[in-house]
Amino acid sequence: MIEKNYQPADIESRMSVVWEDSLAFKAGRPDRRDAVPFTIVIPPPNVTGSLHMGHALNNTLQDILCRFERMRGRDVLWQPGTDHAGIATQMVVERQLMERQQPGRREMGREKFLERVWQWKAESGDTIINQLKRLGASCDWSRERFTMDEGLSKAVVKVFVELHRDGLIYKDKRLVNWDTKLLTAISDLEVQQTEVKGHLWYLRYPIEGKTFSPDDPASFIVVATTRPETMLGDTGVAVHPDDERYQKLVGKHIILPLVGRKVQIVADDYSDPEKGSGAVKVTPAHDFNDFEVGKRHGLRQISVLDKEGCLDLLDNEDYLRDLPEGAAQFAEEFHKVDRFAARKRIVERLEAFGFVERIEPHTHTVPHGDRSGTVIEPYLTDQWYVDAKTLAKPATAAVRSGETSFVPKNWEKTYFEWMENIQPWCISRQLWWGHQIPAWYGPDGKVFVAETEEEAVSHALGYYVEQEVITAEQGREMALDRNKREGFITRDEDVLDTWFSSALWPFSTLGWPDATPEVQRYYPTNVLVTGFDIIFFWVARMMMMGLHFMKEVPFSTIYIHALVRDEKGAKMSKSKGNVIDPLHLIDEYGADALRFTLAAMAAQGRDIKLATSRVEGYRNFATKLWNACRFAEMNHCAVPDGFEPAKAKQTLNRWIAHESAHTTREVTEAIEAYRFNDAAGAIYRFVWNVYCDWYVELAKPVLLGPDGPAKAETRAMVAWARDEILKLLHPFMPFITEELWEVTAKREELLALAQWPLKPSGPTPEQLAMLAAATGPTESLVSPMLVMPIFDHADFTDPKAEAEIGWVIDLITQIRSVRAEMNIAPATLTALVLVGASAETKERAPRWIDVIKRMARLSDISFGDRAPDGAVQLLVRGEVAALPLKGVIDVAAESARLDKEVAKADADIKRAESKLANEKFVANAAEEVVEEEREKREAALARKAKLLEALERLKQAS
RNA sequence: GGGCACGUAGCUCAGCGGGAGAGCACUACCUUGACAUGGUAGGGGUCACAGGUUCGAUCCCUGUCGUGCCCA
Repeated sequence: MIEKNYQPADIESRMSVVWEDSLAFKAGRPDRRDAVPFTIVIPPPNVTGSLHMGHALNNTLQDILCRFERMRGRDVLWQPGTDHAGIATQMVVERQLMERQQPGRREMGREKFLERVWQWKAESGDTIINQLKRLGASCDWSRERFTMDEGLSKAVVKVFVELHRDGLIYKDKRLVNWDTKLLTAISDLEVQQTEVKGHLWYLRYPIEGKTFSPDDPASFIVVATTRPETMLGDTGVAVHPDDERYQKLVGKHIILPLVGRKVQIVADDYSDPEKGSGAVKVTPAHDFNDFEVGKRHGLRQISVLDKEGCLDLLDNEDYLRDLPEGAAQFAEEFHKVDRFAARKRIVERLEAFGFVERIEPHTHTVPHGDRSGTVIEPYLTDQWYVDAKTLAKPATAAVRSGETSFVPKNWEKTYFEWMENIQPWCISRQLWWGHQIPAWYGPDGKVFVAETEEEAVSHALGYYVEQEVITAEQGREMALDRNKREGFITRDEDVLDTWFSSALWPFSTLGWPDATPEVQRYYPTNVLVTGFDIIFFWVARMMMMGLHFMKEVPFSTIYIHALVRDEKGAKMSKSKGNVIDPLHLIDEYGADALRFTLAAMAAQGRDIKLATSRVEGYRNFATKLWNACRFAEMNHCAVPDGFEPAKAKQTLNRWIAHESAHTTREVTEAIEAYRFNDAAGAIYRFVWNVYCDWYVELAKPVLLGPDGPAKAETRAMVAWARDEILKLLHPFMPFITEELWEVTAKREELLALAQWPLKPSGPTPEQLAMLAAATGPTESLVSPMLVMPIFDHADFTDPKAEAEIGWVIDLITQIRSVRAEMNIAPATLTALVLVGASAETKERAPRWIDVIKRMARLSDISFGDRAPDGAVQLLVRGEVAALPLKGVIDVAAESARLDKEVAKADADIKRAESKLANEKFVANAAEEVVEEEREKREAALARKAKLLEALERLKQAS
């Protein structure tokens, strides 16, 4: 029994339990052992996170695909899990400690702190998972993974060790993006370039051997800079080799103001003669470009900042080397001054001595940390790098060859561009929460990379014995006794970038490096569904790692979906306060309504501007479906055993089967092509505008009439079409459809596992080829007949039924329209005369009298040779239908109405004739287009003739 | 500076080489036996602008203006 009112919350909580208890989403179900697998790995949400609109969209689309393929009989694995999210999680826990006024992480120590993070993960890691369940995500929850699980950690270590062994991971001292707040290096991708209004300072650098005077341009060279405080680390001044102004100065030196360091003037292309003064200061230790210039000219690298971004001058040997007397005093004065304070004070000092020529306002881009928001400092440190350039080559080739393709295609260009200009990937982070790097250092700093400490120790001892640093005897003792080697080798403190472990996600979650059956069966995965914002962070790196370690692409299709924005198109952000919480929408309208909205708006290549009014609209859609099912129930509609819709006798029933098959095709093909909006649109129209608006209405007289074969068949068909709807709609609205499936009939299985509306009759060769291409060669072992039944649409196609119902619909619609136009009250029933009806109409009409009377509010239907006097005359599919309304209608108004119709027909005739009169059109246009024009002209001419006759009669009568 | 999108009804968006569509909003009417979270009918658009290709352009090309995003 269907409840009177649709209450999403009740249904959703109940259905979640039903699915969970029945293990409906479990991969590798025994009954699907021979089915083709379909695999999607979830983009793992941050373990600390909570569901936002992006997740809702992302997971709705994945769920549509998974439910669709599951209903098509495939063995679906939707692999769920969460990401440890290094920096983000560490920040959350640290903030929590601060708020509770508990000891900070440094006070706690690494071990205690990590315990604390694990505790936090245990407490709150389920939040996001439960929220995904509320959305209806049909993941195999029994296989949930976490990037810091034992198994996944094992994969991480193995990958690190192997890449290191192959020279694809290495340690290097170079400039990194340093976050002075989080005190860690970050990768290029975690840096956000933001436009900032700053200044350009023009500084005078005195030329060596000349007496500096601000009034004597020959005594100095002017350099322009946006970061005057870094001048303390200057080790060069660069001018363009072709810049005539400075040619004489190349090779000479300047004396760095305030510092006194002797600095060479070099010629380098990097200096742009058009910009600033044409001369630039070179600070190799604090600027990426300067680093390169410095390398080319052998300039020293002097770091003048510490990890926190304060000047670091005292005891800084690099800084103090070769400085004149008195430099120490300056160093003492500025030591540990924050970089921004230092900027101000150094400029003041320079100004005091006449070293500042001028200051211009200047807008430029400044790097900021995406997590901390602080200004990123290029900083010279030792870090671990992945040779991304080498790994990128096969990853690029795989997309070029089409082994993996992006949907929509235009993202491939973005991917190529980045891959072709890829920089070494800095993977070490000075954090605690994450995978600790499996590298150990000997007493002389030599690195030993190994999967375990024992292995590293044995390598190290072997090495140092060989180097005669220790004796063989000492080596043996140290190997046997932990205490004896205490402090001999120490592990690298750093952890890996979070994205390092997520790069392995498509195979680490399946059990790799162990040779599990899951790796065998579910890799490579079929499709990755994600947002464009992580193409570089994640997609590209999965491609690299997947190809390197598995020798196969991790997925054959990458579906890139849009960003969800607010109604006005602004990015949702907490600071803007325009965040729409998907959970609130679920509470208010139901998960099904939210899901349907997102699917309906997920047009390829376009962002989603979400308006709650849309969600409300689709909630109404769910209600509509609910009530339609109630109607079917009230009328005792059920599908009898052995019912064959193709054998239906009633025109109306044949028609709905025809329409239903058409919709099945539309929905299926749209999902296959990732056109989620088209699929949603097709099922929406079918449910509301076909099934509810017409089929149910047209069926009412039969259902309410006397029992008999027609009524029995109609009852069966109402229920059959309802079931088709429930199936087609299930991927989009799983909760309400599963509920209605359950309550409307006794079912052998869950809707989630029911057969998608397809009639098995064998795939076409074309479809077989597509299947083989999409799923890879391994599956050719499986009978395609078994796994991919293809619907033969011809079974239900019935143009005759379509024409007949089309006529009924047209007739009713036109009568309604003219009644509204004439302001005839709904309570007033009118008669209808079918004038000069054809044999076909005479044959058809009796079948529809009840329906037409009811829906068009008629008192009576009759046939006649001519329209009664003073009747409104409608032209329905070439024949006149007259409503005798003498005395009710205004003859002048009716005549005007007909004139308007004639004018329309005239316009159509004119348009068609002008085209047909154009020789070039007839010569060049496709034959069917020309033919179509001819038909249009004929139809319009016939319509006009009938309308003129109608007008004539009207005149005669009045 | 380089790249990618996008400007279609009041709003949010589909569509696309052969007569402009949806949802919401709006107007009028209707509590008809599934549904007022509903029904019926209706109003509303030089498809940003200017050129070009074509028998034919909202659609393809070029440019302009405007908006957004990514990369330097």
